[in-house]
Amino acid sequence: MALGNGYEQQGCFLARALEVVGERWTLLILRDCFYGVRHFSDLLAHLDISRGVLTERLDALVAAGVLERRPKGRAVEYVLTDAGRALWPSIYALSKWGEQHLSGNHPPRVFSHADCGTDLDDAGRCPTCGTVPDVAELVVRLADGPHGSRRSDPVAVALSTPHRMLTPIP
Amino acid sequence: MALGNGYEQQGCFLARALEVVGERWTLLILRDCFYGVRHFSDLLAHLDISRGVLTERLDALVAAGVLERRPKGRAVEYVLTDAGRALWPSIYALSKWGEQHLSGNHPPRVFSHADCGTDLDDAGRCPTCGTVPDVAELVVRLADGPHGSRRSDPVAVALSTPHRMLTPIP
DNA sequence: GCTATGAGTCTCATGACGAGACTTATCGGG
DNA sequence: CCCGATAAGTCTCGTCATGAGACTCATAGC
Repeated sequence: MALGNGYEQQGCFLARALEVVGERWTLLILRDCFYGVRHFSDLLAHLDISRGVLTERLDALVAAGVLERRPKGRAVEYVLTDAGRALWPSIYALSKWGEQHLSGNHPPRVFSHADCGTDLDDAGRCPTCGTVPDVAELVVRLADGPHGSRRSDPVAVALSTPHRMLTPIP
Repeated sequence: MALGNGYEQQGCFLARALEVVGERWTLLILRDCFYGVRHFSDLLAHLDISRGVLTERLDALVAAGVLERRPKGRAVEYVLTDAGRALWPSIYALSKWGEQHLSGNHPPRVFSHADCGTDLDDAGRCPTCGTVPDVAELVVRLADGPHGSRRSDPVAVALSTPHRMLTPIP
């Protein structure tokens, strides 16, 4: 946060959180990590983001302990840490807000509890089980409805059918 | 979102939401609105933000239906709409994440249910009543603990003692 | 060994932001 | 009524952030 004025004078943990996840693209990167995306090139293709910015954002998330960087030969995998996973409620809440208060020419993504198949409620609870399932126990699918322009990158293709959250996308 | 590359190609409501609230300072502005801040000059002083950026952000939030602009003589009040209020769970979740996973030299803010005085749990529920109270039914206070540098702007002063959410700050 | 691939690094032009000065309209007191 | 103070902006210019695209380096597989 190098611009002339940062959030340091804000004595509040929302500001602390935004210092980590508030930069352009960061929450969308994390969204993809929740879907199981692990590779730089997949993020690049799915987000249509510049290489320099993606590198910076990933480095910052690793430095903040939100993602872990795991070299695998020439490839690198970026995986959510426990702290990273704990961001799910925030991402879910924002997505839900967007669905309910904004419009888009694309169907929403629906998250269901893998064990019982019930769709989550607005607060991320399974109404059948009465619990808030961990993100690893969710399946995401596209709701029925008119589709906008279809993306053809590997991530979009993998997510066009129901997909277990956090499961690596090949 | 005028930079060369925006979120339009992201067919997802997280992206739609971030188009509205994802810009620098926006969520902190909304945080203050939840505290009851309504005046440009109070936001300016509390956020230490440039006048031009604050104007732009407020205009964008009004255009998006998150805030309502109410002229009152020479003053203007910016008030959360219902859609704006619906952002509380997102802001609360992010703040909680910040508290639990990051460090700061300031105490966290604690939110309690005004009716029964119980502090909310991590999901924003009142454990005593078993419900998720509306933000208007919460009282915010500073937790005990060492204070960083104290701000002296009117908002910080008003929030140094327990304060009902959404209540106008004079 | 060679080619392809993955993850970056780098440059330059455009846009975002901050700092501070200035403007306009309203309010309240003398 | 006039004047000074105040609130909410508007504007300028220098610094930082981002995007687009080219290039580099290391690894993998044939």
